Amino acid sequence: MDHEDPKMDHIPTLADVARHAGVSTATVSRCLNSPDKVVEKTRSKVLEAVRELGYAPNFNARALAAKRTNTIGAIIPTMENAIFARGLQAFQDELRQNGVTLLVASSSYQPDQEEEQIRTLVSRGADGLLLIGYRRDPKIYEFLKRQGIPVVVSWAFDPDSDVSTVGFDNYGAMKSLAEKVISMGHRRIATITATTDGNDRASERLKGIQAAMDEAGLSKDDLSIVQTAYGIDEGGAALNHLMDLPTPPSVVMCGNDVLAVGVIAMAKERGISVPAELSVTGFDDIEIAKISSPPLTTVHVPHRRMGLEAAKLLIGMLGSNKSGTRTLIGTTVKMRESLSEFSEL
Amino acid sequence: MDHEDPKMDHIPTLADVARHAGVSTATVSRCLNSPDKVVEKTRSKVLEAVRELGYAPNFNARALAAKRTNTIGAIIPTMENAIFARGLQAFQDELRQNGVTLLVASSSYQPDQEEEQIRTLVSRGADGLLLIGYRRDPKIYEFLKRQGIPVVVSWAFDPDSDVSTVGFDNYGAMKSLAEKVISMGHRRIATITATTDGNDRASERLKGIQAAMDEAGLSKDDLSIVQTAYGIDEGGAALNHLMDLPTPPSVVMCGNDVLAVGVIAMAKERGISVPAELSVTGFDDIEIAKISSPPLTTVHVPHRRMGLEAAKLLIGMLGSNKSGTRTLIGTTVKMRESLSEFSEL
DNA sequence: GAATGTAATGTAAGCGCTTACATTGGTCTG
DNA sequence: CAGACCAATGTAAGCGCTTACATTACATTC
Repeated sequence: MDHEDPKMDHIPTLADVARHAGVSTATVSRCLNSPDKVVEKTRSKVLEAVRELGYAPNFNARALAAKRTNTIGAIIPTMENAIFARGLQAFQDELRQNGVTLLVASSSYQPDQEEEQIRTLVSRGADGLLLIGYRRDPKIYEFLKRQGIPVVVSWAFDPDSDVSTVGFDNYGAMKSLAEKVISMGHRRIATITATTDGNDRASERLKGIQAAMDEAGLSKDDLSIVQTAYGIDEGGAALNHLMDLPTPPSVVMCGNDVLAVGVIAMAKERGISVPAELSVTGFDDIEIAKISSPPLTTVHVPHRRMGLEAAKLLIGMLGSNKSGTRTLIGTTVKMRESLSEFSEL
Repeated sequence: MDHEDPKMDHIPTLADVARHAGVSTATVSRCLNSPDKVVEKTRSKVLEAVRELGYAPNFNARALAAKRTNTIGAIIPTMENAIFARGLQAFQDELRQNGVTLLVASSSYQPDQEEEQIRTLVSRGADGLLLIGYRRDPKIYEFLKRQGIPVVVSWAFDPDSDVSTVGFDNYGAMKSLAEKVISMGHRRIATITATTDGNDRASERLKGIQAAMDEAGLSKDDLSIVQTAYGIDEGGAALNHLMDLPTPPSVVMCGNDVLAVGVIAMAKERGISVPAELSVTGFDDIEIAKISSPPLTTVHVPHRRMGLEAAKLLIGMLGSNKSGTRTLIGTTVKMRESLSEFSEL
């Protein structure tokens, strides 16, 4: 026998359950959504029918009727590396605690893809959205406001924005690291960064380096900049470019740990000793930073806490449509062996 | 002015567009779904109305009415590391080419969570599913068959199963690697593996090692086994355990690259030289394998190709409900420096 | 110009659920 | 024990779409 009920030639619906249990569809619905509104005896009868028929509610029908989905969406730039993994995991864990499902989409760092993903998630009925960074077409924020969909921005912090935020100060964090680098005697500084265009995290980090140099009396021209896609191989390629310059740098400050690890790998390949001949820094403090050899000096970002706080904030915004708050997550410079005092060889 | 149409106090619907364009809802729907069924003049009128109102179709309503979503779901054991990232990316790229959206969920290697995620995805109307590995409650396969939802299993290959598959031979791949290890003189072999329980990839790999040892005339007792969760730190902890054994191993064969990298990091910490004093192998050949130091000897899995093929297969299964085929993806042993000839110190 | 065929459009019935409102039945009060 | 009240349940109207089927418009043919 293929089905419990031989009469059934389709996937069981609410109505089937109702008939089976001898109650109305409303009662079945209530059993599932607010069990306390149904007297114990009826409830157990209904749940029994649910079990017997193997009934599972149709999510789309529910969303259509109820106008909410208990789902929130997140759009991250990439799933290819671990940059967003830990934070997102914490975000998801907290959502799950609250009975909310997370839908993740990735934009490949493309604004137009991000926009498409936002529309997709919204048309799927996401009750709220987590976005990375501020910078995007204002129309998107308007669209979201019109649809009444709460948004939390993360991985960045802009004191002047009024968008709800749980993030960190990319500018300040990278500036601190750059100050450290400069204080260790480095003058020929290079940076490898993601394309800053449309990426506020990357451009803020870059500005942080420039500000530190400026305050230390260094000219901006002393900073070599390579923009590239994120990736280990890209980091290596960028290093090649830098080392072939007339005055190669004594330190390479990378926009993230992935690039930095790529730089270290390529340095090894070229026979450049890190940090004796070349210092390298990263950003994020993801897992590979610790196990890189030499271990990577980087900016530690408390991703888990950020994800957790973002989830709490967004959940709080779901019911009440009061706009949320802005929380600044602190970062710290994590000194490891890939950065050393500059020494003329 | 907040809205294009001041009369509009809600999100525009199909009916609004129809009214605005002076046509019926059916025509609007056709414009959006099969434009060639509508004459050019009408179509442009409708699309104009769509633009003016900023209309976006309600996905849930569409799914409910049309009984398909152009969405397929994938449930992977974890997003925490890059093991599944590349394959999944290729999978997604191919789906996108075909106008299909991918929904990803993760099970944290927990069968019950996987089951829950499967039900979630199904109730959301996924037209098809990508699952990792075969081993799961047969009821799940029955459930999926009853719902008429095509499934492709990946990351594994079972010649005896009739489930559609695009995967590789975990047993054979690991056996080849083990043969190589043995041929290099190693006799004191240890393995660090994921919990094999409910994880056919892990248990097949383990069996592969055992088979190679058996064929080489080694006793199974010569294999020390540590089961642990996946993770860099877990790999390190497992190594600690192994090195504190009365007869520590000369080689540690890890169930995946992540564990292996953890082992190498811990070895470094303990002052054990790799590969001079201890050889290490991985599985998967993800990015960190190359940049690990020493670079990791591992099993190369063509993840991109696997993802691509899986997508093609699943898409082919969507329309026709003919069950699919099984494709075996070849793997290769990738020799790098972390494995060397065994030498008595 | 009537008859015919076909392409374009309209009509309206659901898809499976939630929920406002109506109804019922039982308990409590005076 | 009638009346009032409240908790439990039922009724039925949508939610925003798709699509089978009915209708209309228009070009062709004789």
